[in-house]
Amino acid sequence: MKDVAARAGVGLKTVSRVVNGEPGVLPGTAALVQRAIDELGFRRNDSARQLRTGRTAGIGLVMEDVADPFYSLLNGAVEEVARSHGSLLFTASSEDDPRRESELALALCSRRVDGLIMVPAAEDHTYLLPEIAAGLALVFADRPPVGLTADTVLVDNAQGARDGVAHLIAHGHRRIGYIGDSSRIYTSTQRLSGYRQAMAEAGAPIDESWIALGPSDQARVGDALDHLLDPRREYPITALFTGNNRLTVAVLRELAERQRAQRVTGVPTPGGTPGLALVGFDDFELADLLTPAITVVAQDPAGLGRTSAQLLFARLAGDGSPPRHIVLPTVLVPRGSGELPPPD
Amino acid sequence: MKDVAARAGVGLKTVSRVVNGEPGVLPGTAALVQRAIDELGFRRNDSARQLRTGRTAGIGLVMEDVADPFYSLLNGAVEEVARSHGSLLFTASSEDDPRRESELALALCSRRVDGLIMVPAAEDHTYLLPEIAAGLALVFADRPPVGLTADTVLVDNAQGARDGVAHLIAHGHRRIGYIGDSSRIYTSTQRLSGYRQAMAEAGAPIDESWIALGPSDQARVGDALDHLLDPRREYPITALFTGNNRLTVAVLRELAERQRAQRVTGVPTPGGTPGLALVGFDDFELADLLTPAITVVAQDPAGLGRTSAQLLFARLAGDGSPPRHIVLPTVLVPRGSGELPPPD
DNA sequence: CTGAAAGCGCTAACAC
DNA sequence: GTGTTAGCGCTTTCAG
Repeated sequence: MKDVAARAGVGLKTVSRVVNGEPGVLPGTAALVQRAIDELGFRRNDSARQLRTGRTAGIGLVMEDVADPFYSLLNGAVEEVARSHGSLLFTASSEDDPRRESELALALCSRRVDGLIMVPAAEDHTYLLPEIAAGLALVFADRPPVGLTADTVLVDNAQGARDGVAHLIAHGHRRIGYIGDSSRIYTSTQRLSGYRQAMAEAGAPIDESWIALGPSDQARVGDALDHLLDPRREYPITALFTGNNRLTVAVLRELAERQRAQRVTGVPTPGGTPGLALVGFDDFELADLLTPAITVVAQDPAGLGRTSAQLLFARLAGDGSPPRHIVLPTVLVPRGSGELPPPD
Repeated sequence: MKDVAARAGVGLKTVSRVVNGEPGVLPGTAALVQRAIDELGFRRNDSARQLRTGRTAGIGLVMEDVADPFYSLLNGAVEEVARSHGSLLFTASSEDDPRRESELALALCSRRVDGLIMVPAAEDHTYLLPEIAAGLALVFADRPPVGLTADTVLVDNAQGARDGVAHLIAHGHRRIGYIGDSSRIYTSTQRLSGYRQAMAEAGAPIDESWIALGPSDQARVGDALDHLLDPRREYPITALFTGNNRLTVAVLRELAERQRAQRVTGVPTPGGTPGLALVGFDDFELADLLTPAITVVAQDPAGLGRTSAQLLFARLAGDGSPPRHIVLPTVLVPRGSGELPPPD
C-alpha cells in the first residue's frame, strides 16, 4: 500500500480510501491510485486489516465430518448465509473426538473468527468460557452444550422418533427393534427416549434385547441385526427403527446381503426374507428409489445450518438478548418400508 | 501478551517464547508465565502473528458446491491433509459461477491463505497471475486452468467414459444415448469424447439426436429422456450413458416415475418398461442397493482431494519443480444395470 | 537465558 | 480532499 501511494504520488490514507471505497476522494485521484494498484498487482492484506479492526469477517464451523451428507448439507447452508453477510467460512471436522473438537475450536478462536457454530462432540464446553468472555459469538447446532448456556438450535429428536415408532405401531407392529448410536451422543439418547415413549403410549412392552446402541461399522450392524433377528427368539421383532442415516443404510445393506444369500443358496437366513418393516431417522438420497422405498423421519440439515448461522449473525449485529433455544420439527415421510404389515 | 508479561513480571519476548514452545526459557520462568496466561485467559492472536510471519497456516478450497456428495468427499480429504499439516481450511462454493469463483478466490488471496485448491468454473484464470507472482501456491483439481499453467490433478474422464460405453457395447448394445453436462464444463467435453471414441471403435454410428447436453434440473432431464425414448423413432436406443452423478440419479427418478405410471394406468409409456441398460459416470451411495443395481464408472473424489492437497503442501514445503499434471484413473463397477441385454 | 526496540500492513483519529 | 501520526499484537533482531 505504501508502494502504491508512492507510485501514485499520494498519501497512504488516500490509497486506503480508494481500496475500501470510502468517499471523499476526487475521481481523478482515485483513477490515479487505481492505476498504480493495477500496475503493481496490489491486493489489500486482510491480516493487517483484521489486526487493526478486530473483525475478521470469518466464522468457523466445527462438526463431525464434512463428508457426511447430513453435515455437508448443514455446511452448505451455513456457508450460504456467511457469504450473504460477506464472511468466509472455516470448516473443521472433529471426527466426534472431544479433544480434536477443542483443538479445532480453540485454533479458530486464535484466529479471532467473529463467531463459531459447533456441533459438539465433547461432554464439557467450559473450555470455551474464556473465549465467550473475550467476545466470541457461539451457536450450538444439533446438540446442546454442556457446562454453559448458549444459543442452541436443535431438532425435535424425541418427537421425531416417537412419530416414527408410532407409525409402525399404527401399522400393526408391537415388537419393534431399535438400532441407534452410542448413548454418549445427545441426539441418540433423545431418539431412544422417543422410541420408549411411543411404545409406552401404545402399551407395548419393550424387551431390552431389542435395543442395540453403538454399532458403528457395517460388521457391527450386521451382528446387531443377527442378534435382533435370531430365529430362536420366541417373539421375533416384526419391525425396526434405525436411529440415523448411516445406520439405516448399513441395515439395508445387511438385509440385501442376507436376501441375496438366501436367494442364491436357498438356505433360510435371518433377515433373508423381505418384509421387515423399517423406519429410519433422517432422510437420505435415493430412499425413494429403493424397493421398498424407505419411510423416514426427515430432519432438515440445511434448515439447521441456516437457522444457526442466522442466529450467529444476529448476535454479531449486536443482538444481546438472552440465549435462544430453537427446536426444529421433523417430518414423517411414508414411502413403503414403514407401512409393511407384520407377518400373519 | 503485554498484559501477560506485566503480570508475570517478565519481558514480552519471554511470553512469546513460552506461548510458542521455543527453547531457552527456564522451567521456573515458564511456569510463572503459564500461570499468568491461565489467569488472564490469554490466547495468542493469530492475526497479528500472520501479519508478522507472512504465513497463515490456512489454505482455501473453492469448488462448485460443498453440499454435493462428490465435493463433500473431496472437501473431507483436503481437510484431512490440511489438518495433518497444521493448517485450517476455508471452504467456498462458487455455484459454478465464474464471477463468484473469482470473488471467492481473490477474497482468499486477500486473507493471504498459504495456498489455494480450485475446482474451476471460470473460463479464464489469468486473474490469478498477480497472486501467483506474489507467491500464492495454487493447485487445480478435477478441471484444468485456462490461460495459465499450474499444478493440476484430473480424472481420466475420456478413458472412463470410453470404458463405460464399451461395456455397454460389449453387452450387445449399438444404439446408446448420452445425457451429459453442458459442454461448457471441461469434464463433460472429455466424457462425451470418450463416448464418441468407444462408439467409433465399435463401428457403431452415432445419431446426434441421441446426445443431450446440459439438462440440469429434474424436469429437463425428463424432457431429454422423452426425446431419447420417443416411441416414433425407427431405431430406438437400447442403452444410456449418463455423464455424472446428478444426472444418473435424475434419470433413475424419471424412469421410476414412468414405470410407476405405467403400472398404475396400464398405458404404455416411453421408459415405462424396465430394461433400459444404464451406465453412469461417477459412483453414488446406494447405487448397489437399487433394482437393478447401477453400473458406474467410479471416480475417487477423496483421492482427488488428497492428491491435490498433498501436491499443494509439497509446494508450500519448497518443492519448486515444474508444474505437475496428475491424472487419476477411473474404475468400472459392474452391478447389473450396465449388463442388461438389448431387447430381442 | 532474557529483554528492548523495530516494524509487519493496515486503519482511526486527527490535522491541514 | 488529502496527508500525517500512532498503534493493533505479534515476531525478529540484536544487545545484554
